Amino acid sequence: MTKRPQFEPVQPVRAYQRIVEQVEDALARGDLAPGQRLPSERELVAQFAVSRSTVREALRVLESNGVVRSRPGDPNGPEILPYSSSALRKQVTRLARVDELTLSELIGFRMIMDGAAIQVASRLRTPEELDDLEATLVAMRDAIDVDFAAFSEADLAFHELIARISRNSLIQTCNEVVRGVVLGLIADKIAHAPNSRALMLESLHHHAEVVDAIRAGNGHAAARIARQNMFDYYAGYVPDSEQETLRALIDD
Amino acid sequence: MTKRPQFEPVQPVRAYQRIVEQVEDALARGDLAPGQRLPSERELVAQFAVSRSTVREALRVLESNGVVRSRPGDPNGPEILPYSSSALRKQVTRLARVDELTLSELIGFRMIMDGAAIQVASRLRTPEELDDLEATLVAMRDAIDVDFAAFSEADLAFHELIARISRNSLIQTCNEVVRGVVLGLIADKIAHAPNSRALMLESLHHHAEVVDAIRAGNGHAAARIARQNMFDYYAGYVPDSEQETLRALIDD
DNA sequence: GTGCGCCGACTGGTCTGACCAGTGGACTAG
DNA sequence: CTAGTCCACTGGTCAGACCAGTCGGCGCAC
Repeated sequence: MTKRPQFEPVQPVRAYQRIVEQVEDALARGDLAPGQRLPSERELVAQFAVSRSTVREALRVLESNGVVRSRPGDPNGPEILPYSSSALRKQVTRLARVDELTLSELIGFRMIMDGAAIQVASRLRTPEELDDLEATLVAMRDAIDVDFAAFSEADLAFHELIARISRNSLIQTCNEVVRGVVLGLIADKIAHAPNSRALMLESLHHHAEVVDAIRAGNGHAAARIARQNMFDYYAGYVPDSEQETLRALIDD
Repeated sequence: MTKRPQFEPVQPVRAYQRIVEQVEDALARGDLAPGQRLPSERELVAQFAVSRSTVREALRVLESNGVVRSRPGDPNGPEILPYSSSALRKQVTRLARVDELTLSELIGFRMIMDGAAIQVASRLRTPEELDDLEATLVAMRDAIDVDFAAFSEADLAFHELIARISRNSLIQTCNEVVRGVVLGLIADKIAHAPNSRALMLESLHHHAEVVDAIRAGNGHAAARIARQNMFDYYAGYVPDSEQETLRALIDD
């Protein structure tokens, strides 16, 4: 990454986008609060001095962002949805904008979330879930002989199961999302690495160790192995300067 | 949770929403792939047999979901954006719909993230940042004499600082976001609790312990205290049946 | 032949004005 | 006081128009 001047593509700002920003800003400032109502569309037309089409396009964006909801015929106007959304959504969208996050931040996040999920799972898992977990290991073993995509798929199933056992859908969702982003960034490199097969085998081995530790009820060890595994698996793609932060996450 | 028949509120399906679904389905099926182009708006008008306003409202939703992007004048039509799209977006949206999350999931998430941030921070913190941290403690002490809102503000500053020291903006973001949601759900109850002042003092005390542990470089202890503190602070608002999950998070 | 500039057929962004099926509050008849 | 009606208003959708931008190709000058 050289530091030569990097120019952003110039793009026009649309009217509906400026409306969205104004509403979201008002919400962030507290001028507008959940439970309140937005003026009716025709009122907004007057206030923003644009056409109703433009107002409605802005409302569609806000609606899809979980900020407001419209109901036909409701004289009170569009409803501003309970807290949740606006702030949360904005941040989460930023989450999806990968270019603002470094790879090490994403991987660190996964180490934390996955480790924690495994730790909780080792306490809460039922015997049946333990069986499921071991079945997933077998599937991973088989997938290695197919290709990296198949292995990746099986690995996803493993982590989904872990997150589900941890009884926290927020962990589950975050894990899935961030995992997808990380893989999108480096899956190609792993798949085409000369030692790709060795990497997969090693990963499988570590996963088996994790399951063993879970079976033994040793959540601490299970989480540690999982973090170490993730570090080994991904750290090579992170600049040296950022590896220290990740290393600090492995142990406790 | 009784199992009596539960009816969903019936709501009209909008035309633009059906267009969004059709496009996302096509994407999920693979009939449409990133890098491809959507037909022009006027073409879509013909295909979907709706007006251009409707097509455009659908495009705004898709655009805000990161599925497509339009560029004025581009004869190729709206662009289907790389990767990110459908699957990722769907997950992210689910994350934003807080009402599907239980309080214990949110609090558990915070215990994990905050604990991890503190652990990393205790390794990476500079002497200056340690000073900042202690300054925040003083601010929290002063805020107790004002009101709960002030205390909450100071507490936020503390956790923001921790997250910043941990050098992971993803942790920072998630912490802020989920903290806001949790507070939105129960801030009132805490503020009006009869022992509100005692709660704040106790919380302050634990924060000071955390800082001590960070100063000593004992990340493990710091994180443990922080998780315990958060459990004590919030667990009372969580149903008994879900407290076990949280308790499993405290230790390791 | 090659390069350049112009042009025109398109695009998306915005506007206007209209119609419809709903909603909910005011008003009225009992 | 209630039950029913009514009406002003809402959001959803439509048709048609204009504008500024984009891009590919045509033709001109060299």
